[in-house]
Amino acid sequence: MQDVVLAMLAKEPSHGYGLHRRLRLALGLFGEALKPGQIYVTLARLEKAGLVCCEQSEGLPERPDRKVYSLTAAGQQRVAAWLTEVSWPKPDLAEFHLKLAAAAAGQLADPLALVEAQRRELLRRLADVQRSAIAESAGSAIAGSLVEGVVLRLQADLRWLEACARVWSGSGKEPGKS
Amino acid sequence: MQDVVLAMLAKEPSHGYGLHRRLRLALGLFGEALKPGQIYVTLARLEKAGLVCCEQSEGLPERPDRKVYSLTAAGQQRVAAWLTEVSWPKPDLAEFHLKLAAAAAGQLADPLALVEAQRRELLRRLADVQRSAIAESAGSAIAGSLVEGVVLRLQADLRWLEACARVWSGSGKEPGKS
DNA sequence: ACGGGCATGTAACTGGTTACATGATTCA
DNA sequence: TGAATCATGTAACCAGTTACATGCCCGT
Repeated sequence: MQDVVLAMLAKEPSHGYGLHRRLRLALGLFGEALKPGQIYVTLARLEKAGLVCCEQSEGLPERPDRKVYSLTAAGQQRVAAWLTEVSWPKPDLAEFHLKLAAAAAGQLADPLALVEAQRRELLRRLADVQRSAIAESAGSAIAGSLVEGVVLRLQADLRWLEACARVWSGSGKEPGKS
Repeated sequence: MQDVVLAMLAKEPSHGYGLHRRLRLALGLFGEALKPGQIYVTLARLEKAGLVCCEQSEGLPERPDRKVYSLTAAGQQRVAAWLTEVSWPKPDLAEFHLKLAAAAAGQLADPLALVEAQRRELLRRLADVQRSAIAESAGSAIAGSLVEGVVLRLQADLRWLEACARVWSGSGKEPGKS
């Protein structure tokens, strides 16, 4: 969540409610549950951590209560770290999805490269699990069942990453429609 | 975590470290990361919530510091609720895996029935997502990519549930080897 | 005038995670 | 004797989540 908010701010500074809108848009169906309050909690914590700073709606005194947040240097560093960080499996697909969106929208990184990196990591994990599954299958079949579930999910994720590569090829440019 | 601990206590009361051992055993490879401290934190919170109670190693004064925990009535109720609760997708497969194991090991419920219930729920979700995906695919392809990932994971979970049904058929009885 | 969306926050709860401290037992 | 394992806990931190309070602006 924190990283996601930071990444959105990296693309373009905005105020809390704006972030809420952008996030819901980026998540489509799955963003509906998102409550605005959460954003402010996150922003406050990020500010306390010195990753973002805000200023009262600069220039126009249109409405006094409108804090525009932007990244500090530390914040930009953290975004960069988040983008390059590879780790799989993720409990939540949305995180990587937003990472791709942020990378493309902000020209911060090449989406295809990110996908490739995650794909490599995922394959590594898959090999790990399958290797150790053999050593374990000597044990109980019930523990083996869990391993099978993990493998199936990893394979599904793998196919998803390939789909991502298709969608984001011709990247950096149009983040847009259809 | 709390529910898992409760379920293990439902099968058989034990002390913290014993739970730790049993949990690691039930999780095989994935239990290695589990730290004993966590168990005690969980137990303390469960006790504060009135779901478990403990007594100093009854009978033998073998070792004075050995608290055996067992369920209260409220605790048993909660375990029953947990077992019948259906919800999918789960971020973590291990939870359902442990639920099956607990149900079978403690004769608390029929594993196959649990699998079937989850399967139905999963299919419902899948239909939901696919239906609303159509309405959404009019929007951006990038949001659609997330939907595709979710669908792929759900299908993987579906196949896993079928595998679970295979493994746990002839249930209630042998939770054991091979 | 009033309801609904915009906009901002705060206080509190929950639960996972860690780091740390303590001490007993066992075995080489 | 000393290391490993058994065994129990506590204090603290972090993050997600909720419920709530506030107030503005706009359309009907």
